[in-house]
Amino acid sequence: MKRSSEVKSYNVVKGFLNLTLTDQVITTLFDEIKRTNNFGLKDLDPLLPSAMIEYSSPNTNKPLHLGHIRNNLLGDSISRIVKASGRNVIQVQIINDRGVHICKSMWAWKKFGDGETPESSGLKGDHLVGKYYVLFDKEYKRQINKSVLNGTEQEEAKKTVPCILEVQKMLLDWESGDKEVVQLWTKMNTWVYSGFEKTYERLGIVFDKNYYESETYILGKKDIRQGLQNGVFYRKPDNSVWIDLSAEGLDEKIILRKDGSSVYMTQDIGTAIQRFKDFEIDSLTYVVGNEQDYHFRVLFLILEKLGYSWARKLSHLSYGMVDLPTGKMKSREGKVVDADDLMDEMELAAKKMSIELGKSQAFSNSESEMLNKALGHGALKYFILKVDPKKRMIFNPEESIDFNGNTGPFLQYTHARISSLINKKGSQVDYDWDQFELTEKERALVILIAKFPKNIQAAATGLNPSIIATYLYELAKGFNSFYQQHSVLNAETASIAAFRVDLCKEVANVLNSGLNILGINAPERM
RNA sequence: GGUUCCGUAGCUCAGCUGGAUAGAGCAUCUGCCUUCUAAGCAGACGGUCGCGCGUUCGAAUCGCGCCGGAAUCACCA
Repeated sequence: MKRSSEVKSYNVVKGFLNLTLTDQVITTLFDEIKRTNNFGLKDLDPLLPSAMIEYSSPNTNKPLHLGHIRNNLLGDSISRIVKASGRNVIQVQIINDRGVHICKSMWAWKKFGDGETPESSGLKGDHLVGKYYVLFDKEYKRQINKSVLNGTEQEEAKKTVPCILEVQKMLLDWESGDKEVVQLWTKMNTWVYSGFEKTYERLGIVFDKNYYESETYILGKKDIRQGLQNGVFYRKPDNSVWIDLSAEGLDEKIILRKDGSSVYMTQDIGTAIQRFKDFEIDSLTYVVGNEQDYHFRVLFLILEKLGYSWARKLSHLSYGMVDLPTGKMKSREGKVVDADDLMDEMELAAKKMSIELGKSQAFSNSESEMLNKALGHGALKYFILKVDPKKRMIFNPEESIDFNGNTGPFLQYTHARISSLINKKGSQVDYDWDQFELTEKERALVILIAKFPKNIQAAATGLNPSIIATYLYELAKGFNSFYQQHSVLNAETASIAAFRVDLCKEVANVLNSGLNILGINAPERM
């Protein structure tokens, strides 16, 4: 063992054999890192099939809230992770623009709106429509209470109160193409889309294709018919169509109502099949909350039974809800952390912080504004993404999101310090590995950098951006510890200085790439 | 009731393909800015890893049983 060229020394502690690698192993590793462009990121491989990722999938009756932010950030980040592993990614959302929920907003707008528009009110379109959704709920509750006072049972009242009946009529009118209803529906949806667009833009989120439920809800019926012929499904005496999954440990599930109309599952079957026709993809990942775990288990099983070879390549990135200390967020009751408000607050917090630290004078107004965005959003995104997606999060609006410690701005700060250091360096000399020995911290850093690709791989297969977040934090910690102890530009010799500059560069590269994968900007100065 | 997920320091979280004295951040306390950005670094304090049994040389990690929390088991989406 002593003769091995890779082991410098060893010792034995409590039955553990500890080997210390020779500098040569480390320097070889570092040479390779240096040689590789965009270390850790694979170039797009045109031979690999594309991956489709569905996320966001909002309803068009209310603005986005913190729960949507988690969904969007996970979807966006996992898309970037899969891209970094060399595959083309097609990002899609399905917009739930059809159904009673939007009719509720429409009904309330007709009743109370008095022609209000985003222009006349100065409200962002999605917020305006959301306002009427809340108004509907108030009126609905008022009518239920009134009905109960008149002696109707609560459950009965919920179904028979005038406003809900009118809403249901609206949905039927919409389905039959009633001109006036469709016009209103189009108008209000357009408001919502323009609002969503702004929020997505702020979040830095893009889609390659939008699917609209108003178009996809008719899909699937044809496939059900085929499944009936193949014996995958069966028909009950009342004419409804079912699948029996009891052999798989699940229940029977309805696929078509007795009147032949679709349920959620029907259109999801049809939409999945449609997507594999629309694009040359070999996998499809749904970013949807864990409340739908059961639904996706059933969906994937059905598609497999229908004989689609790609059914095994479907996956569900199931994430936990974001709840408030008081419980679930409820748009209807206005108990939500609004996405736009939260981003405003984060930008403001970043601004306060930089003024407090006396850093704001160094920047022009427009620079400051960009920085506040980068840092505020960085804090928010990292806060969300560092947590294992599976876990339920409780967000307390009273406690602001941190900018110190294990946070986005800490990683951004580390990157900015390195960037400014590199900008200060003079001419660089060549160095030879035999001119100096590596220190403990330097060795540790090289090893940390080298772990980047494996972490990307793990994050991609596990559909888990938090792996990247945790890794970047360790790297930044490792760097700061090194940086505190070692002089870079004024190192003992010019060779050492040159090596350390290179080392810093590689750390900055990985931080930059890694933050990028999380959708976070890495400014050069802050 | 069935199924799935979660339970680690006061709080927020890593660690979970079994391995050394269980790690970070926040909060509290102590040091470090006349040299590369102190949004940083070094340190102190703080833990029956929900409880019990089992498998194993060895369990936060695997299995079983409890307890606590969440979700789901809709002809809602």
